[in-house]
Amino acid sequence: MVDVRAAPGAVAEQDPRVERSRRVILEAVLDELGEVGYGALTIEAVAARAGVGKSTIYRHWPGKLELVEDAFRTLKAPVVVPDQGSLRDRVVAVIEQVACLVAESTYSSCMPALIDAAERDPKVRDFHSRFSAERRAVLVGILRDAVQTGELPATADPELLADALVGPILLRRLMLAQPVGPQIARALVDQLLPVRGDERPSG
Amino acid sequence: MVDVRAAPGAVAEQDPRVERSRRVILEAVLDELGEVGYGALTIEAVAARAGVGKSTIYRHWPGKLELVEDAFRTLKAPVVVPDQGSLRDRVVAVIEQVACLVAESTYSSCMPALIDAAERDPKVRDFHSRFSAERRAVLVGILRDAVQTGELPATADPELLADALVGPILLRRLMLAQPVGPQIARALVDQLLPVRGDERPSG
DNA sequence: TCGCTTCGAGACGCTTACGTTTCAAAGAGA
DNA sequence: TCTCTTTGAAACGTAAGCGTCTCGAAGCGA
Repeated sequence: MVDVRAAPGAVAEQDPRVERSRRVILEAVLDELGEVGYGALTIEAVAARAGVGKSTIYRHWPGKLELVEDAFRTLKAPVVVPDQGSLRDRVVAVIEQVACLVAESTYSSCMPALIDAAERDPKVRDFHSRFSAERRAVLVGILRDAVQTGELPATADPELLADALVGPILLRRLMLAQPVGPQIARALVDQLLPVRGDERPSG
Repeated sequence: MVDVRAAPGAVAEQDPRVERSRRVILEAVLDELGEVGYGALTIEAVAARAGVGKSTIYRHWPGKLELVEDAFRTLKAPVVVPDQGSLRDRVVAVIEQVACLVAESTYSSCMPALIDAAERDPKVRDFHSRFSAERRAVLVGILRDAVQTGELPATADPELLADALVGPILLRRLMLAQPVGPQIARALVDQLLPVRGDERPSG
């Protein structure tokens, strides 16, 4: 047993075998979630897919819920904001990233399972809404700044506008089973972003 | 609470016991789907909830998938378009109905299960996208007419605009776990619908 | 009333997954 | 090298759900 008290604040030195086990197991969980969803996920299937013994899983997690929570926590969906360019260009860049993420990524394939799990368990719901809000905040921030600088009219509601820019992507992915590509970003911005005279879309 | 369940189909000359069994079973399936989702749904639980023998279920459906498909098919989510009023008023009315539906209804509570099931099975996916498209078509129709009559500018894309009006409602319901009320309808319309001079929102 | 159908209940053998336990092998680290 | 930890595999008893079957009760309609 590693003495955890030895180095307060620092991450305790870990046996590399533990880290390796964690990694392959959590990867297997995400794969499994994408394939069978949350309700049908079993520990045995995860163990088989990860190529580890069941006991290794039960050594590190008390049960399915905690395992899935941990797996979701490893999901990353970073959105980078270009620090220069017009308002329009920056928004397009962000929406393009979101579209690509929703179109194809580990996150994308887990999205239905995540939505389903969030509906059943408060802890997953909490994680999921925070996770989504992170990405939303980036876009809201850009739009809010634009209102302050006058690039957008004062009547613009940054949050509603952000949701209107991203919502259609989710709608098409989750409800209409339509493919979404990055090209939707420009279409959305052209259609929804209020323009101020000289800022009209170039083509 | 919007009643979203179908009226009994009134199929001709059947033993009323059969019809009654179908009804209570399919209702139980929808309840069960709302509670545990698709992956964790079991025939035994459905039978118990419906107060019916397992054998009665297996008499009428070959398995879980067909049972769930049939249950989904009983979902109704009608959207009524007021035949008069301004473009703005008609769109607000439709969005309000969508918001209420998404906020609370049998459909709403089954939505995560539906999304999850659609991801796993092509038949459910097909049903779900058609089902969603029906509602979308209503809104697209209104907007398309408005473009033709000149109430909306020719640059307006009816499909994208419809998705932008409805998308935020889904986004908040499914990703952000935020409550959505009918008042979002007017906010969305005011924010997104291009206005032509005298059609400015009244307040 | 009476024959026919559908019903609920529950037993059935079977399969899958649960969560625990044991144990020998292999890796880590000193 | 040598000790300690972690591992994968497998067996364990238990529980739940599968899909099938039988049977007596009850509802149906003529």
